[in-house]
This record gives sequence, C-alpha cells and structure tokens, in this order.
Amino acid sequence: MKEITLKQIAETLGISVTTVSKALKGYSDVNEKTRQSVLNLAASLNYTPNSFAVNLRTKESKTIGLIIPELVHHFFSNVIKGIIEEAEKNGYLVIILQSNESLELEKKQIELLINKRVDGIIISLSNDANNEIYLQQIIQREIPFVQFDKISKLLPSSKVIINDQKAAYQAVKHLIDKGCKKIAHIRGPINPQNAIDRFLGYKKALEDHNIPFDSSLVYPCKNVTFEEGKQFAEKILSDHKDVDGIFVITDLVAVGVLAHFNEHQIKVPEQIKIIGFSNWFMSQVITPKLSTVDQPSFEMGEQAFKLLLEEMQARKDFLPFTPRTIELETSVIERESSF
Amino acid sequence: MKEITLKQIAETLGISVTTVSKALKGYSDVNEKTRQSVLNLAASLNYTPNSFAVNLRTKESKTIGLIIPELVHHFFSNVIKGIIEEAEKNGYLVIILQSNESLELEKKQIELLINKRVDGIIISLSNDANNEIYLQQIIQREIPFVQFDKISKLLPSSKVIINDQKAAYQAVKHLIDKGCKKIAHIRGPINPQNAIDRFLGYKKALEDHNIPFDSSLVYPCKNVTFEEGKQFAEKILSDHKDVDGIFVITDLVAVGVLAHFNEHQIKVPEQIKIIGFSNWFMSQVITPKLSTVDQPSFEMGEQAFKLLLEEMQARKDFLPFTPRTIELETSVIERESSF
DNA sequence: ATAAATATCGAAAACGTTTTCGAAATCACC
DNA sequence: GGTGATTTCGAAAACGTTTTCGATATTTAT
Repeated sequence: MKEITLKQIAETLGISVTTVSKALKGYSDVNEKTRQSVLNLAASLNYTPNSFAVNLRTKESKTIGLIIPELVHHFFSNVIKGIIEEAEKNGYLVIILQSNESLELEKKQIELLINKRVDGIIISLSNDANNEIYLQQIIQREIPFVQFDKISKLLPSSKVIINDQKAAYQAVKHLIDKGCKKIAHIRGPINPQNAIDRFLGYKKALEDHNIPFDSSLVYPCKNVTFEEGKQFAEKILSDHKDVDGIFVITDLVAVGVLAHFNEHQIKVPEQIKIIGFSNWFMSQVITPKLSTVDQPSFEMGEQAFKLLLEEMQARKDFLPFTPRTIELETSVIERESSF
Repeated sequence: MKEITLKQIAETLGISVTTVSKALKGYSDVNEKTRQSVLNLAASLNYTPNSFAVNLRTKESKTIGLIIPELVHHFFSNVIKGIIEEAEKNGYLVIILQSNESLELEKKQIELLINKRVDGIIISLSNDANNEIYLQQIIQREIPFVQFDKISKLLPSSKVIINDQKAAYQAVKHLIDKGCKKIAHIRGPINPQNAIDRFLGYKKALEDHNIPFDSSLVYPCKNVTFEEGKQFAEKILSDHKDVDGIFVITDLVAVGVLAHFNEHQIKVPEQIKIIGFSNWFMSQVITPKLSTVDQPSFEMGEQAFKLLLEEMQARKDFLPFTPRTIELETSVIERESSF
C-alpha cells in the first residue's frame, strides 16, 4: 500500500539507486541483464516516478497555465479543447483559470501560475487589459508565453490571431455585394484590439465602396450579450429608419438582434440583412439562419500550444527564441440572414 | 534574475535556513525582531516558495484533476466554472481533461492524474463507463474522489447529482397537466445512469396518470446531437400521427426537434408540446421558447469541489471519511413550447 | 545563589529523483 | 603480462523546503 520508490527497487535488487534510475531512463552504462531485472521489477510493482521529486530535480512541471476571460462561451470552449488535446499529445497538462473580464483577477491568476511554476502560459486578455506591468513580468521572467484572440499588440510574445480587420472587411463587403446601402455596426467594447480591428475593417469596406462612413451608425457593446443585441436592434430602428444591413461583432449579439426583429415582424433578410461573427453553433439553428464569419477556434488552440511548445523547448536548450505570430484564415459563411 | 530561495535570505541575514522558514510560516519560536527582518527582506526580494520543493516535502500539490466527457457543452462549461471558482477560493488549481466519451482515454487520463499526484479527482463518466477497475483503483489508493452528473452508482464515492427520475417525472407531468395524451420520449443512450433514470421518470409519470406506456414511443439517442433531434422529430411524426407531446433528454436535441417542426409547419405547442432538459441558454432564445427542466450546473460544480475538499482534509488529518451524496433541486420552467 | 522554566536558534534529516564523476572490473591487443 | 580502452557500477551532491530535536541563552522562581 506504500508508494514505490527507486530506493525500494534498488534494495530488493541489491543494487544502487543510481543504477535503477539509469536503467529506467535508458542510460547506456548499465548492463543488459541488470537493466532487464530492473525493468521487470518496476513493471511488476507498477512503479511510477514521484512527479514532485522529478519536478524539483528537473525544474519543470510539464504543466501549462491557461487564462481566459470567460469559460461558458462557445468560442473559448473550442479553443480550450484545442489546447488541451494538443498539450496532452505532447505530455503536458493544462491548468485553466478564468479572469471574468476582471483585471484584478487576471493579475492574481498570473501570479498564481508563476508561483505554481507552470512551464508556460497561454492567455486571452480581459477587455480592459493592455500592456500592463504584470504582463511584462512574464516576459522578464522568461516564462514561455503565448497570446491569442484578445491580445496586446505591443507585448513582445508569440500570438495566434485572425486578421480581424480583413475578416470584418469581407463580412461588410458581403453585405454590400448583396445590395446594402446603409450598414450599421454593433461593435465590441472600446479597448479590445479585435473590436477595434473589426471596426476598422467595417470602415474601410464602406470607404472602398463609396459609402460614406457615419459614426452614428456604430453602436458599441458593453457586455456583448444577447440582451444588448435586442436593445441595439430597437435603437437602430428608431435612430435610422433606412438601415438595410447590420454587421455585428459576434453571433451571440447578432442572435439578439434577430430575436428582436422576429418579435417585431421586421423581415430578415428582405428588409434588413445581418451578418455576425464567430460561426457559433447556434447561428445555423435559429430562424433565419445567421450569416457569419467562420473563425477556426479549435485550430487556434492547437496552434497556440504549438507555439508555446516551441518556446518551451528553445528555453530548455538555451537557444534564442524570437516570438512568432500565426494568423489563421477566416471565411464568410452565407446563410439566410443575408440572402 | 535568479530565483530567490530561503538559503539566500538566510545568508544575507546571517541566520539559518530553518529560522527563515519558521519566520515566514509564523512559528512561535522566533524572535519578533528577526521575524520582522525576514519578512521585510522576503517582501522586498519578492520571495515566493518553490512549489516543487513544497510539493515534495508536504506530499500535496494543491491541484485537483477534473475529467469530463465533453468540453464544448453548455452544462459542463458551467460545472467547470463552478469547480474552478470554488477551488480557487480554497487555494486549489484545476487540471482539466476531456475523455471524449472514450473509455480508453478516460482510463489513460485517470492514470495521468494519479501520476501527477493531484490531491483529488472529480469526474463525470463517459457513457459506457461503469464501475470499471481503473475507477476502483482511485478509491483503493485513497485518492479523494467525487463523481457528478454521470455517475457509477455502485462506486463508493461522494456524488453530486440531481434526482433525474423525479425531474423527468415532473417534466412529463407538466405535459400531462397541459393536456397531452400521447407523449413520446427521446431518451439518451442506453448506459448512462441519468438517461435510465429520466426514462424511468417518464414511465412512472405515465403510469401514475393512467396513460399506457408504449415502448414504440421511446427513441434512444446515440450521440445526443441537434441532428438526431431533427431525425427523430421526423420519425415520430411518421410512426405516430397522433403524438401530442414529446419529452426530450436534453435541450440541444429538443432544439433539433423544434427546428424540424418549424421547417415543416408543425405548430408548437398547438399540435405538439415539447419539453427539454437542462435549461440551456439557447432554449429561451429560439422560437418558440423551449420549456425545460432547470438543472443547477454551476452549483453542481461548487458542491462537487466542496465535497472533494471535505475528503482531502479528512485524509490529511487521518480522520475517517464516509462518502456523501448531495442531491440538488430541479424545477420545471414553462415556456412557449408547452403553453 | 542555584535550579527550573522559557525563549530563541540551528544542525540535520527527510522528501525522491537525476546526473556528474570517479572507481573498479573486464576486455582487447601486442 | 602489461598497457590502454571499454564496460559497469555507485557515492555523493543537488534541487528547496519543512520539521524534529537538541543546544544555548535568557528569564523566573526559590
């Protein structure tokens, strides 16, 4: 019932701890016979190394930390899944924390992870985080570090992103191609880089197609919720009677917009066309099915871990490492809401 | 740039490592003056104990493992959130793994967690798991262990569950109260205990209200998907023209049913009434809004961790521990699909 | 004054592993 | 048989902390 240790194996075999360790780790300076006997005994005793001791000795925990703003979220769930699966393939486990969009918590959690001595950290920033000191601390301490989705551009770390500006541009261009002349934009909060970029893409698409930009057509979300979608839908209609297209920061909010229009007999897409963002599962389930921009969330997770692994291995081998940025492809998915 | 250790503090202060450690941990046999000087230096150097060494010495990692069948899932996301928050409050971190409903993976992951020497394990079983040896192994090794949602009843561990049978009974009774005379049941897969219990609740409700049970009205899901909902909706209509109510194992599938009915101009609730299970966020967003059974997922996570903590502390203090089962309340939520 | 109680400290062992380095034994070769 | 190379092993240090236990030093009581 006691835990098996190298020492016990060594004693029952009448050899030294050193030799047992070497045998198990495949060192060349151990006789084939003794090696076999060690392997056999270890197997029959069901020996597994004490990871606490291994951690202490090797100074690594084979564990990484992941901080996201919100767990209950289709996009993040998929990213997490990608990270966990890729990590597991490479022998790493993942500790997950959520910042709840709170700077305070985010800061605390980073310190938690550093104190736990995780081998690396992957993070998607909360909305009002931006190049804070506690983030720079990660880099100063030379802890492998990858940002994804909501990033701080200035922070010199690896990143996995999409080209939000381009993706938004294509979404708006899609509406224009479908005949929209006056397009509103329900945008994200002020701070996050991706909300800014999507807004810029929206603006650029209008300009490139000779549609005057009108800032009163832009509605910034606070909490990015279904309810906000409903509220903005109502507001847009009362502010501008002739809006014929809406580009919405994300599907959840777009579904709120649709819900309001459905309740008030506004015909989508006949009267107003709508396109969302993220390709949430739900967007193909509601009526009318929501056009959107597909964002490869699972793959984003995979790539984030791969980048982290690169850096972790470079650090272990004392090799120089320069951060890389991976940009994943997006695509417009046309559905009923923009026919 | 080097890591701060007790040794360094001891040397610059000209005292022993022992005293430094004691000062930091509030032992009584250290002079107030030296205690202050240690605390000050430690704070100014930003000292944090090396958790690898602490783990090895104290034989605990302040980390728990969580295994769930599927990450991208509204119910599980909420449970995870509850577990993580409650764990963080108590100084624990959470390693998450997903079994993808695969027995193989589940087994591997349990071994992973045991080898990592987590302080405890929380699990929701995959569909075809049932009282397997590798589960008993957790208990034999005296690793604190809590099951939730999809459990193995026979395994002597703490559990957090709902009364699926009662909840299902109430859902079906609701349909009967609304006037349904012929109620179909789209049930979950054969193995999971909660699918069985919900089926039994369905059956009992019928019997108690003098509606003959007809096994041809029961449709078992394989993958519990939106698509399956659509397929079964079609099948039910062709098998039984006069069905006027459907109790569906979970909201996702129920939404599939609704989607099919919407597409084929079957009036809900006039022609057929529907009630789902879980109170998925989406169920109040679609048209018609879906009646359902509310399942307190976040609280389930909180309680699961609390139970685990109880056992972890008992084990640490060498106290006897007898597993407890917590049963959470559910409630029927009436919405448009069963008016 | 001495004896007993208390306050303050540190040496050392322990947790279990990995790795360096040197010693001993075996082998090959002329 | 002597030299050098090779094979095989183990002692010991190291990772950084926690805790036991005994040693001083100081205070209190008699």
